[in-house]
Order: sequence, then C-alpha cells, then structure tokens
Amino acid sequence: MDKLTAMRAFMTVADQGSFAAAARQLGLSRSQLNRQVLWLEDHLQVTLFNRTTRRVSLTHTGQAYLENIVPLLDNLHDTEAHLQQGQTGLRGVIKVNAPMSFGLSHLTPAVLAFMQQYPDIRVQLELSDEKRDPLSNQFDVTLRIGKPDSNPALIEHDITYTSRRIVASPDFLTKYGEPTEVSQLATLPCLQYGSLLHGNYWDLMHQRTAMRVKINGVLSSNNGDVLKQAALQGRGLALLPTFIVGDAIGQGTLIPVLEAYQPEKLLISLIYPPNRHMALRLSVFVKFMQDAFEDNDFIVG
Amino acid sequence: MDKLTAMRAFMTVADQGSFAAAARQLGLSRSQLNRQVLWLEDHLQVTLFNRTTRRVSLTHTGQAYLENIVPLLDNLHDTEAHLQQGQTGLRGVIKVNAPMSFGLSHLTPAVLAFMQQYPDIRVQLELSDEKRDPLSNQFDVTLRIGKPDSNPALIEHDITYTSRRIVASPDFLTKYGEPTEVSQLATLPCLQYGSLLHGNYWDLMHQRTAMRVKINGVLSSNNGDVLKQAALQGRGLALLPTFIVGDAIGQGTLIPVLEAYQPEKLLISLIYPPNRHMALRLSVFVKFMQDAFEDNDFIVG
DNA sequence: TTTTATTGTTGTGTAATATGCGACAGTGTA
DNA sequence: TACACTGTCGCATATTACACAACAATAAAA
Repeated sequence: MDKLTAMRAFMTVADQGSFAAAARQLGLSRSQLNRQVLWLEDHLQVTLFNRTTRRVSLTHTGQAYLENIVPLLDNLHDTEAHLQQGQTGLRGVIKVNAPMSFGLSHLTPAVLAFMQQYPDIRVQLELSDEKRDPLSNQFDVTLRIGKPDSNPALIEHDITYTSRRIVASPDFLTKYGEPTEVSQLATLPCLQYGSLLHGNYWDLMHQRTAMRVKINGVLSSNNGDVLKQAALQGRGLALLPTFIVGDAIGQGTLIPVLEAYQPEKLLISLIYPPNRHMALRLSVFVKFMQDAFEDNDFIVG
Repeated sequence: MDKLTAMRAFMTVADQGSFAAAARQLGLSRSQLNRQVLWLEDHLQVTLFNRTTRRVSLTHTGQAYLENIVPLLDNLHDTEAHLQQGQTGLRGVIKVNAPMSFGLSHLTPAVLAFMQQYPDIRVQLELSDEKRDPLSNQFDVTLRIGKPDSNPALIEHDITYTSRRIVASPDFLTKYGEPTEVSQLATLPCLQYGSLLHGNYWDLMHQRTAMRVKINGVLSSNNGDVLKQAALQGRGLALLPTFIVGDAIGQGTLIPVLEAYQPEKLLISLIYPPNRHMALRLSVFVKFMQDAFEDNDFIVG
C-alpha cells in the first residue's frame, strides 16, 4: 500500500468530513478510500476518525497527525516541483569541467554570453588539466580537446575542431630563415608540448599521409601558453593548436610555416553522462556552445 | 509503486554507493531495487544517478534531491514515532467532557489525582451542561449522569452511581415538621430539577414499585447547586443526587426525609467512541476513574 | 410516523503491479 | 587472461489495488 496515497486519502477525508465526498473528489470508490484510511490507521496503530455511518470527525490523535503531515507533504511537493522546474525550466546549475588554457581564453567568454542569454542558469566552471572522471565528480559536462579515450558509458558531442600549426616569430624567421623542408626541424630549435621523455618528434600529415618527423626540442611544457610565450620571444618553432596561437597569427606576431605539413585537427567535444531524462538547460548549453564555436578555426583577423 | 519505498531505496543506494550493497541491506533483489529507483527517476523526470555497470554516483540533481528529502523523511518518521508513543505510552492529551456540577465538585479532584500519578498525560476538561455530541467535538471521553440515550456507536462504561434523596434544612423541618407521607409533597414547597413546564411531579420508588407523586414546585433550575443553596436556606424540599448534597448530609446541614421513597439510582458512566486502537492513556484514565469513585454514594462523614 | 436516499463498511472477482530468478554485457581485479 | 561482481532487462508468479454490489445504520423528507 502506498503510504503517501493513504495519507492523501486521510487528508481529503478530514478536509471533506466525509468518505463519500472525498471519494468523489479523488475519483475512486468509497471502499478503496475506506481501506486506505483503515490501512493507515492499522499502520500507525492509531484511530484517526470517529465514524458514524453518517458522519466522520477527526479524532484528537487524527487532528494532531493531520497538523503534522500537512506541512510535510507540502514540503515534499515543493521539493519535487522545484526539481522538475530545474529539469524542464531554464534554471539550475551546470557544472562544467574544461582544460585550463582553452577554458580561460575561449570557454569563459562563451559562458559569459550564455549566462547573459539565460540569466537563471548558474554555471560552475572548473578548469583543470588533470583528467578527471566526469562521472564521479558530478560534472554535468566536460570539455575535452582531442579524441578522448572513448568511454561507452559517456555521450560525446563534438562542437568544433582546432587545427594545429607550426609557428615562429618574425624575428626567428629573419634570424634562421623560413624552413621549407621538415628535415630542417631536426636542427632548428623546437618548442614541444608534453614531456621531452616522450620522444623527440612531431606527428605531421603530408598529402593525407601520416609521418613522424624528428625535431630538436629545446623546451617542453604541458601548458601551451608557455610555449606560445617562448615562440613570441623568438626562441623556436612551436607546434600549437590555433585556439592558442590563432590571435597571434591574426596579428602577425607569429607566422605559420611549413603549411603543407599540418598535423591532424583536434576535435573539441563536450562529453556527459547519458541521462535518461536530460535537463533542458544542459541541451541548451550544448547547443549554445556548438553555435558559439561554429567552424571558425580560432584564427582571428 | 510506493513512492516512500522508492525514496528509501534511492537513499540507501546513495548511501551505499552501490545497488547491490543497498539490495543486500534492504533484503531484496537487485532488480527490484533498480526498478524502484528507475521508477522514481521516471516519476520525477530526472536522472538521479550516474551509472557505470561497476559504480554509481549521485547526479548533481540527485544530490540536491537527497539533501531535500532526508530531513523530510526524518520528520515523517519522528511524527509517526511521536504518535505511536502517544498511543502506547502514558503521555498525550485526554479531552474530557462532563456536566458542570459533577465536574466541579467531584471530577476535578479525581483528575488532579490522576495527573499527579501520570504527570506526562495532559487533561483538557470541558464542563458544560448542554449535551454535546461526543464524536463531533473530538472528546476522548464524556461523563454522563443517568442513562444516556443509548447510542450503539458509543461504548458506555459505568464507573459508579449516585442515589438521590429528598432533603431539607433543619430550619425547614422545624418550621413545617418532617413529612411522613408523600402526599404532603403536594402542599409543601418543593425545589425541582429541570423546567416547571415538564410536569409538577417527582418519580419515586416505594418497595420496588415506581410511583409518580404530585409536588408543589416553587423553584426549578437546571442546576442542582442552585437547588441545594435554596434548600440550605430552608426554602423547601429538594430531590437531589447525593453527589451534590452528600457533603451537606454528612455535615447535618441537610436532612434526608421520606427515605422509604427514594427515586432510582443514577448510573454515572464514561462514554467514548469504540476505537479499534484504543490509546493506553485512555484505558488508564477509565480505570482510574472507576477506582476513584468506587462504590461510595458521595455521602461524606 | 414512515419513506427514502445516502452513508460507512465488507465480501468478491479482476486487473495491475511488485518481487524473485535467470541471463546478459560491461568492468575492476588477480 | 580468467574470474568474480556489477547494473539492467525479460519472464513467471504471488501479491495487492480497485470497482462493483450488498448490507445495516442513519439523517432528512414526506
């Protein structure tokens, strides 16, 4: 027996002062209503109503019970309503996880625009370069750059891509001359993403075929902005995604070279748990981000 | 589906962090537990858990829901526990209805003694001479003097009786002489209970046969104490129950006369609705009152 | 006073559903 | 790689919720 149903039955009977009237109001038979209240009384080991065949009135105990549960059920109803509003309405919280560089430079302005359009949706943006488990950390969406380790338990939604370029400062090119062959990378100073331990090479594409090119790595970092600053100071050639160096390329402070040898584009995607009931604010967020990054390769100017 | 069951299922899964562990704790199968949580999610149109086949973690929404319903269910549990304690324990409220005279003179001291013995039981004593409906006014017990209109919907518990006497003050008897025959009542001034309109006679018993005797009613009242005061002042003969004039008889300020002609004794009884689950404090109260009034006819001294 | 309609309650048959079992694919561990 | 264990789903069955009808009690109407 559903206790909440029984409690609702009890409340309407108390309100109407009659089983028959309550049954009509609730749209079920008198017998069932009677049984529900009887079950409740048996369950509580308490008599809730004084019954005549003609009139029912609350017991002293019943009165106390009623006064206790009415605000309780109201609270429950409010909670659920609030929950559903957060689900179907454009309000609530979205917890986002994204890498540091991309988050600061590109995601933040997009999020600010999003918040302007949907003022009742709050965004909780956590930037970190460590890969976190999107499930156990209760993130609603996680932004990943490059193919993630495909997890079948997660939905992956590609929103845009970033290409990567080999760039150098004008000073550098004046000093060393613009390289024309990839073999020159083995001697020219190169700024490398990741650890030096993981190999001294770049994976490039030339005429749709992949190739691994030896480089002369002089500085490595797991942060692209570090390499960008080094490249701006003319310290070497850097292979960086356009979302980091796009603005510098647009302003001419960094010059792309060896454009026939570009590495694979990196997909930028949002991943999130497959929710049977997806909150509206989430799909709106995903759609908004897809539109915001629509097919510009972060090359500004 | 019982929503409360589903909520409890949800809570244990959230607590244990696993469906299987929660199933073991609740003592039912994983499938059913899964279905209950699924039903709850469908009902709320919300995803509560992020599931891997190996690990479950609360959704952002699920966390909010959990935080909302935990205190709610606690409150419900407390309410029911409190209710049951009031049912099985010696605490709570007893609402009593009794006639004015008897209530003031005899019930009140008994109730005070009762409260001393059961300090956690509160008594709400309403005195009134209008006959009230014991059901619709939420009285737990009603004290009635004389055979009530037997109502099959009510339980009647006789606790004692009161006999009635014809009394007069010594002054009166000195002035008019002590009557020896009931026929004298037709001329001597009589103080009558009830309305004069309802007949100018008393119903008496003589050698186990009922007889109706004509009287000379000079004052009538629906309050016995009024008649008692009049009798004390020597205004006439009064037919009054011993619970009103018992003390005066004991002190000798009122003298019973015509003792061979006594009216029927009046039963004093407690009536209350037939509760399928009778509160312990109620049966204790009834028992206490029965002991308190045990077989003394209110004649003091 | 009798009549009548309505009440709360109880038995009965049926439709709905709650539960356990077994199987499956996925997943962390040895 | 093997293995134990997880969450989920289909299936059979036991349980239960529900409406209908019948009953005695009762308040209002005639």
